[in-house]
Amino acid sequence: MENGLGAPSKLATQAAEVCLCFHARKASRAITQVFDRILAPTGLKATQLSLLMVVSAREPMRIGDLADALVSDSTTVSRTIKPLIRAGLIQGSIDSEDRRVKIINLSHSGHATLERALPLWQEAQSHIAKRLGGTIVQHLLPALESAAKLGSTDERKQ
Amino acid sequence: MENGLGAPSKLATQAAEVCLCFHARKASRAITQVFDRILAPTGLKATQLSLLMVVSAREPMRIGDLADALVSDSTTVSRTIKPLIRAGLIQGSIDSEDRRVKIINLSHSGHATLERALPLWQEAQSHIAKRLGGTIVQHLLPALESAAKLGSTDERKQ
DNA sequence: ATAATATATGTGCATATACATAAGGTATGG
DNA sequence: CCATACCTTATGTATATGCACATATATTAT
Repeated sequence: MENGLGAPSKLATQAAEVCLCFHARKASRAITQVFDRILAPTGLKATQLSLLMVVSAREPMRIGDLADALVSDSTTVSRTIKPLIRAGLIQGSIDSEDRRVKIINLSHSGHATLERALPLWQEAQSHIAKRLGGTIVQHLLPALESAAKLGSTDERKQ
Repeated sequence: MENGLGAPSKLATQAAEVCLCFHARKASRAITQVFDRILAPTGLKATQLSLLMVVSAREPMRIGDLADALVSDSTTVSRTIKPLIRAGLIQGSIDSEDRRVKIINLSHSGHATLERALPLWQEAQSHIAKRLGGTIVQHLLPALESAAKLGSTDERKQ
């Protein structure tokens, strides 16, 4: 009653249909694919452009600040900035006040690359907004923002 | 006017605030973190449970079917099932009709593990639904479903 | 029947993600 | 002053993700 023949678990089937994690990840993959395709001429991936945008808005930042802003682990940020540092778009320097801290800034080149990428970002954003329709987008953005807060409000460490 | 001193690009700052890709990925990370934490006792990650749920609902499947269902690349699926095959939860066999095709099924153990994980899945799902509130969830799920369709409807191959 | 073409999956490479843990630096109590 | 606890970032390991390309198989055109 399990393999090939029997009916699939009804609960499992329903779970797949409403799972918030599954749907969030699927949607996130689809949206990222569109952004990556449109951003390809810039040499940036969608994830990297997001990083540049956040740093640009809030520099100077620490690794930990960035991790909080991205709802990501600081070990992840420590690595995801590496390709951008290697590419000369981001520079990291040790804080002279507290030498544990690495201070993150955009370089000249980083600012320039960001500005050059923004028109294509706008194109991707509009492309998706048009396909989804204004109503869905207006519901989606605030809902995503609420969901992103789950990490911080949640009893993460307990 | 760019580094450390000057004001950040206003457009870049606004872009970060409304970027659908950034917010989708951030929300997806936050939700995945909650699921992963609650699912930890099962030994499954949220991504892996999703995979089991989809296969359970639609087995037997091909790699390509799975990729379509997940809005993922087939090369990605080809790899993401490997830990599950190694763990004995999924089995893949070559289709005798068309030997290019690999047929994916859940094993006994895969079905059992899935059933054992569903209560914790339910707990994670309810946990998040409660925190978000019914209104947001009711808007979020259909919006995510629309967004997931971007990949397929889009002029992906153009 | 054989060559050209199309399709399904796998590999090489690069990035993204997170947990456990280590390494280095700071702060603090004795 | 030093031992210890704490904080910040990096590393080891494992999985997730996708593009370019390779491989194997099937289909189609000549």
